[in-house]
Amino acid sequence: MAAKITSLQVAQKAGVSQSAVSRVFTPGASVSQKTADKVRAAARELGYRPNVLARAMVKGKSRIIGLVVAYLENFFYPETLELLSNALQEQGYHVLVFMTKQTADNIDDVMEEILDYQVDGIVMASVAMSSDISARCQQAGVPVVLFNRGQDIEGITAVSSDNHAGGRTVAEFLIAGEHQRIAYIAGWEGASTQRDREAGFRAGLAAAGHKLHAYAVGDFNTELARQAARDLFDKPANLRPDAVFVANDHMAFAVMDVLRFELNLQVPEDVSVIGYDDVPPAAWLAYNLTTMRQRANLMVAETVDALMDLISTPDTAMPRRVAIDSPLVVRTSARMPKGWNTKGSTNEGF
Amino acid sequence: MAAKITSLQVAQKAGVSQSAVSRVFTPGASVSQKTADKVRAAARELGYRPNVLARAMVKGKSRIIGLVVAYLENFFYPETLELLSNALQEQGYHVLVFMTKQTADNIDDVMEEILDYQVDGIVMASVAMSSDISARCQQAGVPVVLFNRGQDIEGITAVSSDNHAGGRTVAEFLIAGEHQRIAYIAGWEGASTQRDREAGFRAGLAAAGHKLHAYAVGDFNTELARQAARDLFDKPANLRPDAVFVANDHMAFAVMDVLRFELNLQVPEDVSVIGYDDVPPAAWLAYNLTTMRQRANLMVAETVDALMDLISTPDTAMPRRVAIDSPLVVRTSARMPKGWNTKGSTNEGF
DNA sequence: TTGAAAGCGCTAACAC
DNA sequence: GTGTTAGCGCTTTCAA
Repeated sequence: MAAKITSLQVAQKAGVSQSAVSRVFTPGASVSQKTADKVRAAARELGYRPNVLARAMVKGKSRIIGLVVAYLENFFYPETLELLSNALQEQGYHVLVFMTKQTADNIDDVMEEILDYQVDGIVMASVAMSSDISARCQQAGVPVVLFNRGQDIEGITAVSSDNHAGGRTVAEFLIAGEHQRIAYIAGWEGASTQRDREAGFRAGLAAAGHKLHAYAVGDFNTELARQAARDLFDKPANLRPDAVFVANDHMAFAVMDVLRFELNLQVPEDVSVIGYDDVPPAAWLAYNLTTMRQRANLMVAETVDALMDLISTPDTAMPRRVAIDSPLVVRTSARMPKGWNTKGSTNEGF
Repeated sequence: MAAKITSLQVAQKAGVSQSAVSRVFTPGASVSQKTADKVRAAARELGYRPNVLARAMVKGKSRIIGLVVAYLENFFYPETLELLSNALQEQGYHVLVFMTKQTADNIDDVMEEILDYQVDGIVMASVAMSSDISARCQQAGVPVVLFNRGQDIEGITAVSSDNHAGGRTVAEFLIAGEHQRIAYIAGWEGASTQRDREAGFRAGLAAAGHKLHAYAVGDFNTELARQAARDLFDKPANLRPDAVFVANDHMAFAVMDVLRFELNLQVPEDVSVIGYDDVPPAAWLAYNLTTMRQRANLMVAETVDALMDLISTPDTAMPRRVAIDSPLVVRTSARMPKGWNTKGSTNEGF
């Protein structure tokens, strides 16, 4: 193992000062062409590259973004992570991953750890934020953006889908499909996404003079979702729902499995199923799930944009509350309303 | 935004020297209880925490592990990432993510970037390694472990499943199931996993006096896998395969969709399908895929163990070549051999 | 344009 | 056990 090459060694080899070397590797510093050439030659020969950490120390900027994420089982998050990491890489940043459980003190610990790394910003995905933590980051001068979670804390930037409108659209679609007994399987109550989807859904039903026929909680957990499906559907045909909106796709797949393979129900003939997210398996034909798409690409773009804004102009950047439009992706898991115009909905594509 | 708190400020507040503060936060340093108490009190009051980057500078250890990964669409990788990140967190390390495309020069660039961060180690998942890169890391003194890829480069640590044995097991299972026309849909030829699975599979067939009835390449890509399935199966019943081993689950789902929904074939009555990985959707009942499990938990444990070994004793640690045993998970996508004893296979669980 | 010098926040000898 | 001192590898004044 050879020792690490420092700028000083390059300087000596090139016959210049150490600070000259630094300038050559500092975009926009003033160096003569001649010096630059000499230095680059020496650097190449030695295999020198500037030490990012040392640079971070003196500049007070690490070019690291901390990402806090609770679970990757829901395929929406891997997708997000890939998009986010790529987008950030393009801006010269990198993602340091912190996994956490949802419990509050765990998150507190994780936040402290994150701050220890002097990250330039934090993205919290699928994780709630207390005002304590928010204050802590504020105090440390580290901008935070919430991804796929809304929050009522003042001054915090949050990027999510328009879950309320999304829930409402589902209600409209189901009603247009002439469903009579409409059910809802909820996600985890701690999540704003769950609350907004449900509220929008209920509002949509109410607006058409309908009300929820049945309700169960799945907590964004497949096993609980499965149980919820049994509770709701293991009944005589005239009592059981003829449609169910499941708060995310991850649960919806489990629900469809129970419906078809445990209860011998046809989807959508016996019951229509609608999910939320449009994760990749939703398009797999064995499910072919009608669902609300979360436009991860746009959500990530907004997140990165907000972050860059907050980082470059911490004093003037305004906190944003972004709600990306969420289109309905019509597939075959829900009965198609007669003459449903595809306003705001889509079969595929963006 | 308050300024960042330094150890010096804590020292002043506590009325001790700056190095005393440092000692308090250095496990195993010698400090009196009294000093420690004073310092901790002051630190808490000020909200002080040591700057990890500064510590990294002087110690030459960043406690950051770089993870290079090409894609997260194959659900095997998110699972890995979650496991890896958790395991590393327990050891006081964190994962810095670098996404890359498979192309060689891209990887070169990514490696340089990684090295710039002074990572203590690198995990390359689903990414091949050239001997150039290997040499570069060696020179920089940064240990690398290959995850889910073998490699013939000398002295490099690689952790994967026993893909050869796995492929062989699939052949045995299919033959025991009295299949006559056995096909294979290959993954990307650049991947050792693909090559080993195929070699093992062919060896297993040969050992029983069988040979491959048909072959197509899916490159670990769903669209190509779909096309491969059409090429192989869109023929009269007596010509088409009655079983297919697909090089990973990700492709196997796409293949099953084509079989069932485009070609109207029954699985497993008309054709048995076997995958590799045992990603979560393999257990979803709509697929219920018989597959070889990659024991991600064990693979990750080995990876972390090897890494810690390499980091703590760089001079004496031996490169490892680990091949984790890969059990067959019998579900319903392949015809069950009569009297198949479950030696080495499993229905669920570990 | 360039070099010398002063730190960034911390750890690790080294004396006391 | 504790303070003093010398860096870790870099960027950034400041003079020249």
